[in-house]
Amino acid sequence: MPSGDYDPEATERKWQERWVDENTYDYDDAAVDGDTVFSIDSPPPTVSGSLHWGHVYGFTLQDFVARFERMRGENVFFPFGYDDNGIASERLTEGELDIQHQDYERREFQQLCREVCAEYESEFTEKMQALGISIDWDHTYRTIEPRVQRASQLSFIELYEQGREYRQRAPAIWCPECETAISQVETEDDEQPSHFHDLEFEVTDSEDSFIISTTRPELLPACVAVFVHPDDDDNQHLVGEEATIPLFGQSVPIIADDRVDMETGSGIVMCCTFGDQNDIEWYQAHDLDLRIAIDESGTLTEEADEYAGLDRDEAREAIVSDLDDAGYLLDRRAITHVVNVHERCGTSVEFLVTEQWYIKLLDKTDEYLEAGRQMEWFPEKMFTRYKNWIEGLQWDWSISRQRSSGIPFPVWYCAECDHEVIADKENLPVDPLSDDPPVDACSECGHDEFVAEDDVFDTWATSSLTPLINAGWDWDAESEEYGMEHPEIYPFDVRPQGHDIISFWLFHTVVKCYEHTGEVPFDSVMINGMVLDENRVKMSKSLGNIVSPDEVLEKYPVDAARYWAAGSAVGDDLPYNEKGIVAGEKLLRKLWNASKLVDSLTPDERLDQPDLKAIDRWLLAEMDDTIRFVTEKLEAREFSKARDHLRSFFWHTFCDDYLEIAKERDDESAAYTLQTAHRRFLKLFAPFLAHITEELWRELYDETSIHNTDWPEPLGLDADHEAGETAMAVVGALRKYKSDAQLSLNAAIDTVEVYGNVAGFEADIQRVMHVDSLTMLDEEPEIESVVTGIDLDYSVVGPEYGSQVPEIEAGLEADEYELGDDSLSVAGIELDSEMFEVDRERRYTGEGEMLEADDAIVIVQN
RNA sequence: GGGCUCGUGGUCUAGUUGGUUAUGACGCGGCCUUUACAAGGCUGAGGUCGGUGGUUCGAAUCCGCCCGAGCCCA
Repeated sequence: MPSGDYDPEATERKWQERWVDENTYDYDDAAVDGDTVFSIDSPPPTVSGSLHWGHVYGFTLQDFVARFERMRGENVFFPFGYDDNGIASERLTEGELDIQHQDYERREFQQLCREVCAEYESEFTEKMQALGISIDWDHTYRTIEPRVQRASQLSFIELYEQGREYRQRAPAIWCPECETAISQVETEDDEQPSHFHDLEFEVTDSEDSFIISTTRPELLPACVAVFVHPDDDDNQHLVGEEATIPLFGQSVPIIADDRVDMETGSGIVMCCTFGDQNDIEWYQAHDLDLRIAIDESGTLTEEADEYAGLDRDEAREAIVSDLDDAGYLLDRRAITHVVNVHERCGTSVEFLVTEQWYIKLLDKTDEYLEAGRQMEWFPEKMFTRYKNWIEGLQWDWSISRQRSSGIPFPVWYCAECDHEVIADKENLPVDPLSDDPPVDACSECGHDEFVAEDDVFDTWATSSLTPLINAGWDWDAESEEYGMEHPEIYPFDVRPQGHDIISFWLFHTVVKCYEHTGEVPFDSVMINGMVLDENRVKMSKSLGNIVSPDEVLEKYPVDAARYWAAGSAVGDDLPYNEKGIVAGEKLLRKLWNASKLVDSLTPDERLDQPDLKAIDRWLLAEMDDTIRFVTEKLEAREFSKARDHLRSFFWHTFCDDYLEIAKERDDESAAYTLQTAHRRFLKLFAPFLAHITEELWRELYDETSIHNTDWPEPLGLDADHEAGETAMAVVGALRKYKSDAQLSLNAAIDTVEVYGNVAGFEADIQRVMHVDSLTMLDEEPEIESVVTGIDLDYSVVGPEYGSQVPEIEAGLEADEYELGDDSLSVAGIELDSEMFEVDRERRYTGEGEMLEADDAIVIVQN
């Protein structure tokens, strides 16, 4: 029996442990029918440290859905994945063990990663369980585990066999210090001192010359074009000519392009392969030559003639000095500018042409867009981001990464003819660095030596397979077909995720799964916003505004935080708000206390439905409306609307109105209604307040978990809603009367007369307000009414009279109107009764005091 | 710089198709010990809807521009 104050700390921990021990959220592995399975595919969180608010918020929203669908009879598949196959985990390992990945053999380093990650994973597990998320902990995966490596390599092979992958030499961002390609997200801006060099370029076969300012004269040997802005009138005459590069002598075209920054230097710019991102764009847009002057280690190549072999800094000094001697250097001045550096070592990056694997995207963007359209989006507006992303795609997807930790490409190349040798599907996963290729000799040239591909997949190439990993997608060597261990969960019912990863994670997942199965992997996508700080600014270390979930959850119940998380429109950003959590805590207290009262007013055994009194029918019928509303809003993932309506109905209608009356009664009808309503409230609150509802349910009603009970259906009782509303308004008016008269609420009132429809509620009003004598009036009491104004119904008057409305308003304002029986004459216009309402002040002229309660009139004599 | 989103009383929010006095909660003031809850109940004050210009009889709601915030992309 609930007694005393609610103790969330002990209660929440108890249920979190029991839910795990009792496998409360087990997916029924014997399930075969996709229609009764509700499957969730969450993007696995990166294993790189601690839990943040984004996790709490995102997973809590998913949990609302999981619990709601489970109670509606769905067999819920809610797995959990740990993403430990990323650069983040690699760094975590290096940091924890104070090592460098280059110093280890790949499998060795990966083993260390797994050991370090295991600790963080178990910490993550504990925290997720401490949030009460209803995950089935028997269904988990790690993105680096062999099963996932196998799926990733299978995916590569199938797409390769479909002809959707190709290998090409293309520019990549390169760190000359670490000697690896890196992704753009691994670079950062750094402000560094440098020099602008004004160099004189000669126009080929002409006396003409012009000036280019550059910070990187060492790139002159790589120069392949010179660009002028189309609006640059002063230099327009150069377009179409060729320029001769100082010292190196090659002739390059002079081209007009609006990507030139006219404000910097002379407004004329050289394009080198490659100095920056712009050079890459120009190289591709204008089909320019490729001149590689800097190699993997930042050393100049043969293209640089006599400077070959110098590193880029030495080369710069040497070239500048020679330019000066030859008279090409007109000026040299110190500046500071922002350069792209590798975030880890601070070395400025180069753009290098390397062999990379690509997945084709551009040829099928229409299909991928249509796939996105087939999913239901919560909220709908987020589809636009997906759409814009696809429509703006300009590159295929490069999936090669030159890193130590990651899933290897299952590929070898013939040492003689470079022919690609792909691993056998049944042998996956393989690591070409330590495993042998599946053939003894090249099928093309017969050569018997092979070079292992030492690149690994982009982590998104794996992360984009989570639906297939969850469904147990694999290749069956016997039937020679791809299949799934759990086909009933695919496509997934919902993909929950933040709006920050729509363009790459969601998009790549749709593409991959669509290509592998021919089906869109998700029926719906539920997008959550970002958690901001209390001032709506994002939390970041540099701003020092981070609030950790750990410290908050030490102070407040998890259910209170869940209540806060439910306070947002899906897709909107949510500010962290301690007051919102406090409000949740208050609701828990209210629910606990009301439950104690209900318990004291009802017998232990479940009652059969007796003949119900009017007020009981009314409460249960009102509750039906709430059930319909909450169900509808949860279906639409409008959590805050469901939460707020439910809270308001529970607090005000049930506790303030109904319970106050019911606690004065002692009859079967009241007891049945209290029990029924209370059971239903617990169920309706269960998806939100998972712990306290479980505690109350098991204490009061049943041995088994509330989370595995059925979601309530409307009872469909007939009730006089209007009389109930009016009766509650009468009680409210009498409370206000007592409050105004500074009477205590249980003070007696001599006589109350009511004019209005409160049929069936008379005894309830009388009892709860301690009225000695309550009588109903058949006729309106002696009332004098004074017209105080006319209210127009603009939705009727507006369309009808349009621009005449101001005249009508002016007439009413000036009291220049005539009121008929059901018409109004003003400004020469006759208005029908449905176009206006007369505002009256009613004055009671009899004995006692008149109160107005909605449509009812209440006369009090005391 | 581009795309998308958000901006409502001190704080967090409701306000689908434009219609009169803009919803609720937290906080604040006043009153009230009622058979759970004073961390409760009743009640009151507080906003003209980021700014600005427009469309309209009428705009928080539609359109333009500007400002601030968030995400992604450059």
